[in-house]
Amino acid sequence: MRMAELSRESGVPVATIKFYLREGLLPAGERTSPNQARYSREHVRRLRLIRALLEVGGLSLAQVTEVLDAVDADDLDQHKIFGVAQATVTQPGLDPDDDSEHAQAARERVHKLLVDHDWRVPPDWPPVNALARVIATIQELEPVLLQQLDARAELIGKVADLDVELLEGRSLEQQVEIVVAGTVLGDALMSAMRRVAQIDRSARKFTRPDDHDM
Amino acid sequence: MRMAELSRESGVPVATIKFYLREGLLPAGERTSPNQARYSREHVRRLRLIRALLEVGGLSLAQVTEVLDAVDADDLDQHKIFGVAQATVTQPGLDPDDDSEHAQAARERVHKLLVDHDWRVPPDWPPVNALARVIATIQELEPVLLQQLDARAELIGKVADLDVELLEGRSLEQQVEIVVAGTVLGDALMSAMRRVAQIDRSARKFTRPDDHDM
DNA sequence: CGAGAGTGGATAGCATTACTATCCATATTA
DNA sequence: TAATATGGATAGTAATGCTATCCACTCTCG
Repeated sequence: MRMAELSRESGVPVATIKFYLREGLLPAGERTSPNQARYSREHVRRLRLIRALLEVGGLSLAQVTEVLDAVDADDLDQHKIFGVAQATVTQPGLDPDDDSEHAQAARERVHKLLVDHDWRVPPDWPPVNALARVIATIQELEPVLLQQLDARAELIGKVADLDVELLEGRSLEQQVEIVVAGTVLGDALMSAMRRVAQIDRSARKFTRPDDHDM
Repeated sequence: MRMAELSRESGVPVATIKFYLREGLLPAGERTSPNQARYSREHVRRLRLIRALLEVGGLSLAQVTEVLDAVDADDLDQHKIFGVAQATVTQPGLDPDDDSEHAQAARERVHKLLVDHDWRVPPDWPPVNALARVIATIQELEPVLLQQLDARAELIGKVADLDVELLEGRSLEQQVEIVVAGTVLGDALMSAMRRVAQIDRSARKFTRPDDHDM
């Protein structure tokens, strides 16, 4: 497969493919002569992954680069699989030097959450810190959202059960690909479904029984 | 409250506040003389909302502008509340002209999802289309993620139940604020909790019983 | 074999986004 | 009254994600 076909198959402009090659997001093709190359199915797949992470997942090019490096790494073990995918996607956490009232309350709330739900994770794990930041922000903006935090955590725990269940009986490489896609596209999927479900619930709740569509 | 204090209270640099004023994200202060103004608690709150949507919610300034316009609008009714918040946050949908195999399969899958879960929503609602796009992308990248789509939809439905439950017995203005924060920060909250829960589940599943921390 | 299109590689340019900096005339404060 | 702050206008900036152009090859097709 040459450049033109790679571009057609993937839907990515030639100039952009060259840019990704320069940036190291896409591995070079197999040389057929000093300045010609041939590309494979793998290149198409990789391009599709890049576009999916960028457009659907909303990652930056820099984050995509990190994710791809993780996918290509060969020193992974079972315990690190979620970690590498999460590391690049996790939002900045709560500033550890911030000892304001809100920050401390948020840290305590997170701690309680971990204890109550028996989530055994290192207390300084970046996603834990990111969670603390989100909670701190909600706390000072719209604290009512935190009223059902435990109910939400319960549900999210079940989502995570599904997430790890998917890995059952697969090779490490497959697991990495599933976790990467599942982390980034999984967020997009859950957000999109949530919006649809909200409309349904809102319509049910606020439509009076004598309205036409009941 | 003058500019310097507003900046201190909100943590936003003076130059940035001036920029937001120019852009219309922050309403002008109350004039005390032709070229002096005084700001209120409301300005601090608005600034915090802007920063939360930008930094935690990951919205662009343009999206923040739209969201704030929706918050300020006074022609809302019960049915539109989720719609306005969602309209600005919803990702681009599946191209309606795309009749490729994947696109059609995704549309059918979404339709089935709506029917199976009795989600009564307009089939051309933007979030429905956005969902179709996410599903199409997953379909061609890592289709195994769709195996548990129904289980996930079930859980997300319960999340949406919580979302609307929060509105019970509140004024329309309060509802708008809760929906806006709940939509944007709610996504961030769920993603952050999911990451934490994943690590917990992954550790439980892949740690052998004789390992130290069991 | 040769003409025209395609290719890899290098370099430069561009549009957008979200600020940041400077200036200045007027206000406020000490 | 002198230092400082403010509102408003204008210009500049850094990062991001491409696009465009050029060039010396190389492949393809008649």
